[in-house]
Amino acid sequence: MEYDFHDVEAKWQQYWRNHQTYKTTGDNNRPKYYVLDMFPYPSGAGLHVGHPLGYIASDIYSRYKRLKGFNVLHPMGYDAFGLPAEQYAIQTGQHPAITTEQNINRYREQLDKIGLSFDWSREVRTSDPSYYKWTQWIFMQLFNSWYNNGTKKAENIQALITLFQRNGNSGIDAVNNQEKEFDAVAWNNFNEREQQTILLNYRLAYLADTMVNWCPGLGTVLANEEVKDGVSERGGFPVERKLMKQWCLRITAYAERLLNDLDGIDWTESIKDAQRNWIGRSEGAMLEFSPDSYRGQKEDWRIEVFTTRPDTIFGVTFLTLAPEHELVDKITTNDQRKAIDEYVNYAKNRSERERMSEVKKISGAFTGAYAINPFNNEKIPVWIGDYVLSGYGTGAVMAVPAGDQRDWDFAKYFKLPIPAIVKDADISEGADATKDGIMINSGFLNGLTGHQAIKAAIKEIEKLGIGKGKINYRLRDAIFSRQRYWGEPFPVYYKEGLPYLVEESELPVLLPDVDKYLPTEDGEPPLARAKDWRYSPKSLNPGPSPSEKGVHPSEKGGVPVEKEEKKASWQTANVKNWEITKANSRELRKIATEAEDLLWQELRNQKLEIKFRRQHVIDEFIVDFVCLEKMLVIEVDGEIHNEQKEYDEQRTLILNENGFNVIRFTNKEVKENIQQVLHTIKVELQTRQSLTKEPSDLSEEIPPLRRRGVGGEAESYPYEHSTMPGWAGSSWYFLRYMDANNDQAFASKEAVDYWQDIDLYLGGAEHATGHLLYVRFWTKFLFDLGLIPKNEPAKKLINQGMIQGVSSFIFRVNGTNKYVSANLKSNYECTPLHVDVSMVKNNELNIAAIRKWRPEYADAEFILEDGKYICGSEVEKMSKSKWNVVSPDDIINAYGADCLRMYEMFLGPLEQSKPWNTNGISGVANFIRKLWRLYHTKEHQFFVSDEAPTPAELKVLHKTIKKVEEDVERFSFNTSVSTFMICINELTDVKCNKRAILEPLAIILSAYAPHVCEELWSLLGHKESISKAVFPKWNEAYLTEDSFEYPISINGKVRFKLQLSLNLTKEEVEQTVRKAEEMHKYLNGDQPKKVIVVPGRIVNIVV
RNA sequence: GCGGGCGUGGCGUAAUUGGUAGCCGCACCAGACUUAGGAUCUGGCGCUGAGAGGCAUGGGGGUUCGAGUCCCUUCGCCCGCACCA
Repeated sequence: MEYDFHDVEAKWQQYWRNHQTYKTTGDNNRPKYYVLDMFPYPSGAGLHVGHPLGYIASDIYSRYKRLKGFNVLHPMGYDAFGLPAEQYAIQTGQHPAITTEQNINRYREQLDKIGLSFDWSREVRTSDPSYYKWTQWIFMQLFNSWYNNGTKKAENIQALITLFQRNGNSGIDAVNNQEKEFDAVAWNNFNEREQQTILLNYRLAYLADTMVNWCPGLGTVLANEEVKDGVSERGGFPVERKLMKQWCLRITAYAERLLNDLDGIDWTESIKDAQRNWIGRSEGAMLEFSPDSYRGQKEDWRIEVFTTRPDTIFGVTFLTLAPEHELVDKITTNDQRKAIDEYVNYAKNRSERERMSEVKKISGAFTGAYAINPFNNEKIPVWIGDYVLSGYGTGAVMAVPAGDQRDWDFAKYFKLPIPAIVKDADISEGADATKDGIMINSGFLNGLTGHQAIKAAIKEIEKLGIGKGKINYRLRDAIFSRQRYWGEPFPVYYKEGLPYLVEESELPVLLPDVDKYLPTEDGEPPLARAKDWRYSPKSLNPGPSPSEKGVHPSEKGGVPVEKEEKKASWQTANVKNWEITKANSRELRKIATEAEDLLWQELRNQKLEIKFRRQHVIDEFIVDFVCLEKMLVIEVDGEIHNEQKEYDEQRTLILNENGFNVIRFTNKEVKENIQQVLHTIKVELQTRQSLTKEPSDLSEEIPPLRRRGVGGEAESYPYEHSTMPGWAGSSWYFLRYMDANNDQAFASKEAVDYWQDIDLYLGGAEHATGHLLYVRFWTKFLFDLGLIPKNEPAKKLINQGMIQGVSSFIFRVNGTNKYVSANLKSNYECTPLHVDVSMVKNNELNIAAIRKWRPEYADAEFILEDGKYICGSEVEKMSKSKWNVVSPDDIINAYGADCLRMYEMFLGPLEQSKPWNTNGISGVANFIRKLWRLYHTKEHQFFVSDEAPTPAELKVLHKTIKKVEEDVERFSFNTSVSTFMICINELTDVKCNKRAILEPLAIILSAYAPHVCEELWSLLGHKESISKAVFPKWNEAYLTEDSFEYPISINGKVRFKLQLSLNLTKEEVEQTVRKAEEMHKYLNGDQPKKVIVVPGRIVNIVV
């Protein structure tokens, strides 16, 4: 029997599964190595041969590293939230979870067949509640953090609140969008609403009115990178700009670090450059223009601009504001009002797409207002124009027509002056943006070069107090909400319009069921359809029923899990709430009623030996007075408390159950009969036993109250109805794999400390400014919180190239049912039509097959050339609609997984894009057959000899080990496949069947062709998987040569060769070559002018 | 416009520090074996030329004893960003 890959591959895949061969454990003395593939979105189309390219490469590398003694983490999972499953749900009503599950199963089946060594026990799915619980948790940390520019890291929002309480917000160097300043007194006087609103301007996750890419076709907003040429990347629907309240993540806080840290990671220059470009750092100055002279006057308005060319200020002849600029309305004069309104309206109604396609179209309007150029005190007009973007810088520019092409175009169009500011610069046909010229007409800057003038100008700007040097970034904060169903719900609810986090113990906030996956009639996201989907804060919720206790929401109906940590997380949540509640209690103290004040005075005057506290926080409640030692609560109620009655009763009940006694008095009782009230209190104090110790101060010491409650509509709050974008889950999944089944944390500290970061990350370059930027952002954030040890996710990144498809076309003669062969098509007017590539071989169409393929071809006429129908062909993206998809399943069925693996590697360099061509695969198939034969007799019996190998055989083996090792280390997988082929050819030539050669050979090849090597390994008598073997070391001794056939070149052209000993010195080689017979022919009796000897390489003779 | 990458036989590619251009494979050609096969084995295969030789790494120029590799210039293709002040 020849090698039967069907049985062998199935057998070993089963073995690996049964023995959990590739399961990774963390506690290991071996050095760690983390190899990660970008996880796929499980689409309905399944895998085509392009998808596994990266997986195969990373698998080879993982297997190689294991053989080299590393503890390798090589996991896989699914980026399972996403639009296609949801679009399918909209069309069919099928829950996206079902679609997703089916697709995942199909993916898994296909992946398994390739023989990839993933540790599936660590699989993650971003759509799984046990996973997105932690995505929500990280969001909560973002919400609870601000960015301190002083320490250059994210810090807890509590620290900021403390600063506000002490000093207000001036002097705090935070990344924020808070405009107004306030002092400590003002802060402490703000009500909660005001405080929370301000805090939102500092939080790293915040809610803001944002200009977004609204896609009506998809009913959602899209990120910039999800929009291509004015239409949505998915689905190709038009996209428009719209102002909407959205969750945003303050990624701009990290702009500088995201930029600088690129230098320390081994990623391709193109990705790093794409990120640098996206972050878009530019150095310049921020300065103000106002209608009056600056020296000491108070202006009515100021226009702030950002410029990278402060040196050109003397050339400023007008200002341009974006049409959306907030000052437009204010500064517009009555004469110009109409023109401005019309223009603003015009600009608003132009879609993104129009703006893109009309890049060079110049438009704008004059506001009627003038500002003063602070450097030369000239009066300059203020215009608006949509070439100025509202989102960048300040949304206003100082226009220097001589130095900036856009300003030049605008000036030319509206006939504004274009004064020269650089000596000898020709600005008649366009601006001169270089900085090398000498400044003229520029006051104190005259005579300087642009470079020098920039520094001088900034100095002057700062001296005048009208601005300062500034670094600006193009990067914008990331919009983090999507009006979609199939994504992570936010752990957020709204109370009086303000967002609050749910308690940590209530995570995950599960995705509710909805009747339809469409927006509601009034344009609310699909989650608004969910019935009774509201948040009831813990204090009003019944405690967990015993049956539910300890059952993870994702495991309902499954096996209950013991959770001791429950209490700990409760306390964390309470501490956070306590801060807020405490703030409230302070407020309440200030607005105390007369009766409360009276009672407070009396309680103090009574000199009771027991301490009372006023407006004190107990868990989430604020009680009027409390004696903690006796656990006695005193409430003073107003006359009208009907609305509050139920709540108060409920509260009393909970407090009672937790050991507090609650006594109530009305305001009237206190005011009219204070003695009676005090008496009642004293009696109560005497009858109650003291606690053994008084809680020293804070209510954290009070254990969380046990709850019961009534629930009810009045005390529940609406959840956030948006969901998170697709990149939320993928921004931290690499961490989850480190400890994928942990339900107490996103990953344990031990796990993150052991695995640290990704050593090798493989994936497509299309994620350059999306996923790869966000994952760096979240990594840095979690690092700031001290939760992980590294501030970059991946040390090394490789982008595998795309495998394109080769589409085949037939040519229909227009208006007929005739199809003409490719080389005859110029004789006809015809239309190319895609045909399924499986019906085409070497461009020849299988006519019988196409007649069966579709009815319209059944009795079509095919116009042949030389008896054949030749198809046209073109390289295109592999896609179902182009009928050019090649499935790995088909290849594996025909040639086996090992063959597919090696062939995909053999196609060319990993990073290069290339078209798939099944034709070449027979070379690799032959290779595997030849390999098998080395270990077998002609009669197909397994046989290896225990004889000692010859030096020639050892040389073949060791040069192969050396070359393969070098190749794998530099990710040159295509060349190592060639090396294996050479090795097998050479061993076949010498009919080598020595165990001493074939055994190590199986090991090094096993990374590439694991199935056949496992089989050979077991035939060689080994009981354990070959993946547990040790990569052989190559030995220089077997490789050294004692002589070398020198190529002898004359004037750089090789003319003949000489076999010479490698022990000869340079001089000896030169002498031998000079004397060589062949030399006469080239010398014509002369002596060579020069002889260059490169030992072991070449000899060059100059004549 | 800016940034990144690429250009080598009929095709996919190789040449790791400047040192024999075309390894390995596909396709093709010739042959062997043979109950003819999409099997296996042997040989050939950059272009040109009968041959010696000449010409060849998109084009042109340069550095060097020697350039696919380094420098300048130019053309073509692919990818990313793009009115970013």
